[in-house]
Amino acid sequence: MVSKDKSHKQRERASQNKTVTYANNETEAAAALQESNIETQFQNQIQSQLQNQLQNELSHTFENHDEVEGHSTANVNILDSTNIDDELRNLEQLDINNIAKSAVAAAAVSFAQAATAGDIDHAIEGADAANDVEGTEEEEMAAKTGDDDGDDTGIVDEDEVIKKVAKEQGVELSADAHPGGLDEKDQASTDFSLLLKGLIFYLPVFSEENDHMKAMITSLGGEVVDDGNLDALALIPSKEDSKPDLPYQYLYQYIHDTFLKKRPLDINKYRVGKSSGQSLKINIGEFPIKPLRHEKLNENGDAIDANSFDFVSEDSNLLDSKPLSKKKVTKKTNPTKAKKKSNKFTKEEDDFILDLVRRNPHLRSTHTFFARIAQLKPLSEHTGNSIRYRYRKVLAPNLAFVYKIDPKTGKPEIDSATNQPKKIEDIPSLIKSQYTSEEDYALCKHILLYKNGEMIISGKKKHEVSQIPEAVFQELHKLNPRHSTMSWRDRYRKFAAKFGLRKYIAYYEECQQQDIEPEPMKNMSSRSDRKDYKVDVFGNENEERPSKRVKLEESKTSVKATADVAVGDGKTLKGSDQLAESDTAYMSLSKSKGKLGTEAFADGSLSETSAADGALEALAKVSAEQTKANDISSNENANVHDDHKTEADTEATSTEAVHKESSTVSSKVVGGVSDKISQTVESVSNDDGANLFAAATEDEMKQYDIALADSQLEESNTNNNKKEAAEVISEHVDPAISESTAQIAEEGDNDLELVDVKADDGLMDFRQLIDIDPEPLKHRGEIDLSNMTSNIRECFRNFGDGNTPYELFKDISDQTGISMLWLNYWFDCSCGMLGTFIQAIINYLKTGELVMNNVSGFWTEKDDELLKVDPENKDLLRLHGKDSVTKRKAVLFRYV
DNA sequence: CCGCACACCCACACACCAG
DNA sequence: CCTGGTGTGTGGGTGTGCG
Repeated sequence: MVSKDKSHKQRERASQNKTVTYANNETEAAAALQESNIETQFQNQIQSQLQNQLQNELSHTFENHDEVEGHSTANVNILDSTNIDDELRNLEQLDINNIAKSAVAAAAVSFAQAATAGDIDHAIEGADAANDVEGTEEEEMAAKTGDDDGDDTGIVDEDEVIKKVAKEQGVELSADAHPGGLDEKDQASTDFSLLLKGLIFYLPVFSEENDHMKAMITSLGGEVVDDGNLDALALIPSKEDSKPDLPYQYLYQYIHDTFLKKRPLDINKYRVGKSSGQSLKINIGEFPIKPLRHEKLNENGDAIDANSFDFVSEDSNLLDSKPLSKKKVTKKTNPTKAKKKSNKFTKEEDDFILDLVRRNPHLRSTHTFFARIAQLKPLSEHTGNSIRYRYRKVLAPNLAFVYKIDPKTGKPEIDSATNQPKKIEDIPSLIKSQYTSEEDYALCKHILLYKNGEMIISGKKKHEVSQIPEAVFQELHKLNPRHSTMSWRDRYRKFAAKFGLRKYIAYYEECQQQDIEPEPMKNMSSRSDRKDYKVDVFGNENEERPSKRVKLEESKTSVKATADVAVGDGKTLKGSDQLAESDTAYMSLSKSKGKLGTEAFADGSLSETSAADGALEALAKVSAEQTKANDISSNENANVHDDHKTEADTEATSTEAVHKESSTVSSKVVGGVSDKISQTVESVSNDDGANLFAAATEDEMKQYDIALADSQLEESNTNNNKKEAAEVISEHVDPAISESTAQIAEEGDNDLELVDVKADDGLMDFRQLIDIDPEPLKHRGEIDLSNMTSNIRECFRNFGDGNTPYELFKDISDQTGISMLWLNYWFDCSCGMLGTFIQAIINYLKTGELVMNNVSGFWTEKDDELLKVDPENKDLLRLHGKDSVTKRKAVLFRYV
């Protein structure tokens, strides 16, 4: 259907029929365009995939120059693959060649811009044709619009065309004004009229200078087109105007200088910007089918009909403007046309799509490709989306083979014997490769290896220590060229580092042991961490986007706010900790749902801490609170809390109580299920994959919950009065609880800066720490304890969505001056339990003790040693509880 | 009322760039 | 140079309206 945007646009603009007819002229057009270029970065990207990260854009960038002239050499092989962009550009070029050359440069430009041209032949007829077309078509056709990105090509109607012409003429008159812009400006120029010969430019940026520029270019023998086709060099007034969505751009100065110096200059000296992946080269070749309903167009080249089905102006957007990104690129049939009854794909269309896909196998998943081919006449009745869907759902299974693409030319290779394209059944890779679990594992291993080997003690500053040189990623790339160096780096930055190297390794190995298919890291997306996705700590949901897939989570979030408050209010004393943790939890929760799932998963099954896990711990409490609150009455949160306290906790701190409670809740809910880890893993594995770690559906959530809860169950059963708590809470539990189970936090190296002092078991090394940083706080004796304590609590409270533990540490550190390393250390020792963590901080402030001895939940080095030697040590069990011991063991034993 | 065509979504692979 | 912040559009979907 017609995209609203577009039809609207169309109406607003006068008609500019920048369309191209493919119908009967396909062969010619294809032939003419045969020599297409590989110039964009996008192309390079693809190419590098195809050729093992072959070369960079530079080597290709100017191929097009040659090719510009090589058009005529195009062969007419059936397989002539051609490039949509080229084709467009070529057509325009034809226009220009035939019109602009006739000394009416301005008119030519206008013509090209407004350019209609049902088909090439007609287009070539010149300015008259242009006028004709406009006169006839535009109104009644509400034809396609031209560029709409503000460049000067957006001419639309006849009047404007005229204006434009006049304007250009005017400009010519003023050309002298330009430095060096003597008088040669115009066509009369002779000597240097070849300086820019063969070069095609376009001016994507609107500037008053444009007209002048065009005149100069023309006078120098160059050509100006209005569209950023591949062969056209983008000219921009200044560096500041550089458009990120364009391939290389060149400064106006190049023209000025050429004009001035009257000798060929190296245009590269004027190059700015980077190539971007916008102009994608698509091999289309000769159409295998005829457009079913546009026969007449073929016959008479009638521009009116042609308009609807040829490339439409969006094409130019695709090429040279950003608007594309926001607007749907979908191609639409003319809105003014009567709606056709059925738009089902015909066999021919299907074949055509398949053929195109075979010519461009690596593009078969992209939106852009389909958007572009939707502009081809045979498919013009469908949107890119639709074609894409059609391909993916229906046609893809039939894609038994694709054409072999010559990596050099990017085009199908022709079998000289048969004059047919060479087929291969090996479907090539896509442009981007998804990371597999193996790759993630390799990455983690690799980085860890590096860390273990390279860094260490020494007096290095922490931030230095944590750096991973690019060479490390280069190596990875060498080992596995499926991903570029930068991609590996990014994967590390955004996933592995966040998730935790050891954690992932452990997970992976665990899966292997259990003979389960491990999943790659997921849902660590920075997006969910971004400020704009943030939900503030006080529960005011802001613009977090209501996504259908988030429904579940969303509803929970709002409830949570209530629970949160309740928690804060209900607690006393230790309640401050509690409060902080509630906030944290809330923050956590409001994060991308998937993230919670992820960490819950990781933690639950592997018992290793991750930074965010601390928050999860708190979340657990909130969830529990919330659940309870829901069960009872939504406006009696306070009461609920009281209930909790009374029943669930007596001995433990409120924090623990709640914690316990949530575990219990989970346990209860879980009932008889009993596998834990494997169970967890399974439930995960059963997931459909895409949103594996995300809370995709309620069912999945539940499944998830159960598994997690179950693992929690075992861990918590030594701990206190779980029975009572369980009874209290019993009944139903909503999926939110699942997150509660995520709390198990232990030890993670997700913090880049802090990881480095961690020993092989993933824990901070106490002695090393003392070496590096003997005193967590320089002037501990001089502090205002209560003030600082409240500052710290404030930090916890402000620990909002999108924050990493690192940020929490940082915040605390900024507020108090306490060493980040030590904060991290205490966090480790606390197994990620925020309550214990805070306790440790405050304990240090009060007493100066670096560790808390004999405090439940706080693992000293001695404890760790003891545990290593005697995993069943009774004292430890008594002190920390089975839950904590289990988790600690996991940290100590599993992660080396 | 079902299936298809089309719209829309979103995590993230990969990249660019400023500090 | 690194490196973290961030843009972009792919890749793999899901939602929805209409015939």
